[in-house]
Amino acid sequence: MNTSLAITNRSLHDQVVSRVRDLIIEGILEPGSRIDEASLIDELGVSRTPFREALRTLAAEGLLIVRPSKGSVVRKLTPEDVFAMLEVLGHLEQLAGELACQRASDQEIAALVDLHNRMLVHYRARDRMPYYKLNQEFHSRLTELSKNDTLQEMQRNLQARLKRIRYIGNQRPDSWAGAVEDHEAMVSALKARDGARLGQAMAQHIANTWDRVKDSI
Amino acid sequence: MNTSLAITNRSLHDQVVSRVRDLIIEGILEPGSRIDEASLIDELGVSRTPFREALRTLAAEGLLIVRPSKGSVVRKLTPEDVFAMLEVLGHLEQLAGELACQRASDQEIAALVDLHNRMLVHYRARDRMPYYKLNQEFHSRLTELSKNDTLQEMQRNLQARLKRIRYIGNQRPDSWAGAVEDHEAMVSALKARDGARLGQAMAQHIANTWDRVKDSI
DNA sequence: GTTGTGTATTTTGTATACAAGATCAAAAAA
DNA sequence: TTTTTTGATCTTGTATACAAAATACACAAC
Repeated sequence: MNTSLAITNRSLHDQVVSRVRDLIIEGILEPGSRIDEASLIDELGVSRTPFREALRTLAAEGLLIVRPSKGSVVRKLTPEDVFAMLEVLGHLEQLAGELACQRASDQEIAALVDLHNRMLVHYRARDRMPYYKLNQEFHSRLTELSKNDTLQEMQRNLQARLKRIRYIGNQRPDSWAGAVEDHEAMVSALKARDGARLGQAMAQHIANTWDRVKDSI
Repeated sequence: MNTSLAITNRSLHDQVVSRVRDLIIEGILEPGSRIDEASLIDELGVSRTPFREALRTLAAEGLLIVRPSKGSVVRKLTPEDVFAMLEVLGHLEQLAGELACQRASDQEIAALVDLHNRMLVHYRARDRMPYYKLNQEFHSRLTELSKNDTLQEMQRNLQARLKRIRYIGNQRPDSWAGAVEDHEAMVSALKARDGARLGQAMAQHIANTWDRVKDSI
């Protein structure tokens, strides 16, 4: 757990990766659009080498596609892609829920319940953005409680790829209410350490997510 | 299904990636050892730029780790790492099995059964290497039948990371017999299109894999 | 008006050069 | 003898230059 005494000696590569990743997730670089190396390099103030290495990393993460000799494009997700990702993410989070019930400490669970309560406050105030951010964190933290690094890595990766779409999908108020209900069920199962029920609830939540987002892709 | 009319215009990058990936999987580059850029570049006959880009790709795949300013090392898997990966892989293949039963055509299933029968021939002849190769193919092909690209991608990735270890793990004859039994159960469930049973069988198979390999890490 | 061809321009792919950081070893001090 | 320091050497990180491929466009032929 290295907390941040760490000197911010992040390599240029890492900085470029997370910067460009954010540009993609936030939609500033639009899906399907070609990446203009020259102008981005210029804007970021780095040279081509670290930039291109960053592109390779992001390509491996599935956020963009490098077409040899034809430049890189921001990956555009088809409805089939999104469905496939949610299908996998649902099962991964189901597993995470089951494992969390076995492996998490009481404090860790309490912390997550607390996070959930803070989400409720934002929901009642209809503060979309802070709710959304806590929601991401909720899923990440719950996955952490599985104590399985590989699971975390894959969950994080899928979450990143889907981030845009899920944000768009939560625009309609009724679907937001549904998501909150799902979370209630999850927290209830987690408190009871009922792994099977939590797993089911998480899988169901992701399945519902598909219904919420499918029309906005 | 684009069969190979495709011009083999693979980029240098791709070639280097798969070459180095193989070197790692085959253990020629030993786990934990540092990667000597200069000599590898020399051996492969490429310049540093495509080589370093390849390192980034492989790092994102989890096969090696780049430590800023300290060079890259081949990732060394701890028993915990392997357990975590198998835990995830097991659940992914369980999902793959369930989906395959819903989505695969009769021909596709027949082809897989045929593959299984060829594996049995190698098993009876105790031809380890061809058996092992068909085994990898069996798992990949079954995952393909799920018709879920993301699932395939992640299964492929985990399979690559674990390739070495699984090969080592199948050294002992009794564990080999066990693996064959697992496969029998899987094929039987697949023939019956019993998704739940196939899923269970695949999860069980991976769980058994842990028992087979855990002492050789 | 459409299609084809050749050239100019842009963009990417690869190589190399230089700077900065890390490693290692030898010598000096404790 | 052990530890520390310093500098020499090797390795990596970044920038830039050149080559090769793809794209765009103008002009000619049908």
